[in-house]
Amino acid sequence: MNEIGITVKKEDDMPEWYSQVVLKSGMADYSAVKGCAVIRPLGYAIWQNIMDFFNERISLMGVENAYFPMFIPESFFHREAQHVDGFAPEVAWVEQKSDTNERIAVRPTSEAIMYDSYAKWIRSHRDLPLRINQWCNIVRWEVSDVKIFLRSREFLWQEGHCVYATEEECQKEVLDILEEYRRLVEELLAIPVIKGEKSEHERFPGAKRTYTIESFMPDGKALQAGTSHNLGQGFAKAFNITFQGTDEKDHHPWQSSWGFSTRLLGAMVMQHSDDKGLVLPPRVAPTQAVIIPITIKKKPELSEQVLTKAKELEKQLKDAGVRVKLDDREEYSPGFKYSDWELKGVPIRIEVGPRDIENNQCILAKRNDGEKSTVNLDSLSEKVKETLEQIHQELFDKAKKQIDEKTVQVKTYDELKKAMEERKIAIAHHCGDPESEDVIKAELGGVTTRCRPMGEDQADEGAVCVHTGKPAKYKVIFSKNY
RNA sequence: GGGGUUGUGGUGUAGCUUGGUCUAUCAUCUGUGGUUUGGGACCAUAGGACCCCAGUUCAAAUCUGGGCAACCCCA
Repeated sequence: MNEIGITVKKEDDMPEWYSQVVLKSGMADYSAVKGCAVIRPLGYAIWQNIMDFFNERISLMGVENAYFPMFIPESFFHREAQHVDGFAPEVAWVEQKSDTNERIAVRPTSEAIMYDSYAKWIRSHRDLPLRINQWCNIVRWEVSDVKIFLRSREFLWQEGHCVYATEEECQKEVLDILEEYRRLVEELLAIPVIKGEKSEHERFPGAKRTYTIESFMPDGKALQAGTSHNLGQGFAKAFNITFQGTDEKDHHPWQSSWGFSTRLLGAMVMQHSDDKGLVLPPRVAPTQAVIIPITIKKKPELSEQVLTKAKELEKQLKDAGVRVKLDDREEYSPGFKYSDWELKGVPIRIEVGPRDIENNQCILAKRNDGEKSTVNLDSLSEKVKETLEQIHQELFDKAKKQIDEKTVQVKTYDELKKAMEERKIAIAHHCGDPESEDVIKAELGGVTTRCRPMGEDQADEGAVCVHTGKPAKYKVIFSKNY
């Protein structure tokens, strides 16, 4: 086995396979600081495509981008009690004294620093709603088990922080954002998700309600792809945010916050990639198609003809809006290039050689399933665009099928235990007690309630809790998680 | 937080048990020259490594202790 490609199989050793795909495809690399990775141009280009897509969506909702400092005075954290408890263990502190003799935190999330400003900016109901998003880096000093993209000490994310006059408006947009997250992850990254509400136990520290989109990886573990929180009025009270209403009285507004991170890149890799390397969903792929010219040195005039044709096709595809690349490197054989681009995950490969030109055709190969077809050059652009959409759908359908096959309904604790040992996703009734969730987590090795699936979270009539046997309140999804 | 495994050129490795021509193996890689090119081409030639610190010893890649790092399992 050579060392350029992936040397383990996805199903044999997923952790090793994952890091090989991420490193060898050129998405990311380790750095000198534990838990902090370098996002290389390929990985960053994907992130940029995600940012572009999402920026367009939220600007339609009236959300504006801004930037707040990465340093937060310690006292700000203490204003909201649950918030400080929730994040304290993983905050990185700057021990050097600030001008006010106070320790300074590197942001693990920005509620504290942003809401201090919000308190200054919001005076009247006319200032609401206030909708701000920021793209930034975040530091959470994880102690163990760091993994590129999935759990790192520094990561990139977006965090939206909105303020509303009424609860109804706030709750509505919390759910609107959740829908935007579903759209982003399913329609851009081809990863199927389940929308749900987190239990009290799994809520964001300080939030009134937390909603999530959960994805499920091929090994049966859940991965939280994005969360949208209804913060209620707790932060407004803690940070002294008030507005004068039309009734000429002061009120505390309602707030939301919502975020997703570069973890999505990790989810994308795990969901779709294979033993040959990265498989990129076409809509985020920085390069959607690569053209490999087949040249023959002995016949320079023929090679020249092939290269000319290849350049022509490149332009044609570019004009049609396809992100295309021509690989005219002379020092590598076509076979090497095939493998190289497969490792890098490019969705479509186009081969053009002398025989093809004679017949006004080319070979089109799909990265996701290796399927090759012969395409007439006159209809190439159309065919490529069509195939990109087809690949997106195939990736999504395949992932969806995997999830459906792994999902089981369980009624007893033994069934739940067995399902978790088999790395399944279990749907069961639960009483909703936080203590019960703690016991399950301890007894079943990290198993948590992922969420109450939206629209179908109410317990059946007379159903009992899978764990405590008490009357059930909710239907919940259980699984191990990343 | 607990346990285990592993650190050798850019990358993957052999050597470590039993210390000694190790002046460190092989492949890939990088540079140069030439022949090649429809699934990771070949020849010639050059380049490049024992994680760090201390100890044992006539002698350490190899043994001991500590540190650092990576990976895996469990909480």
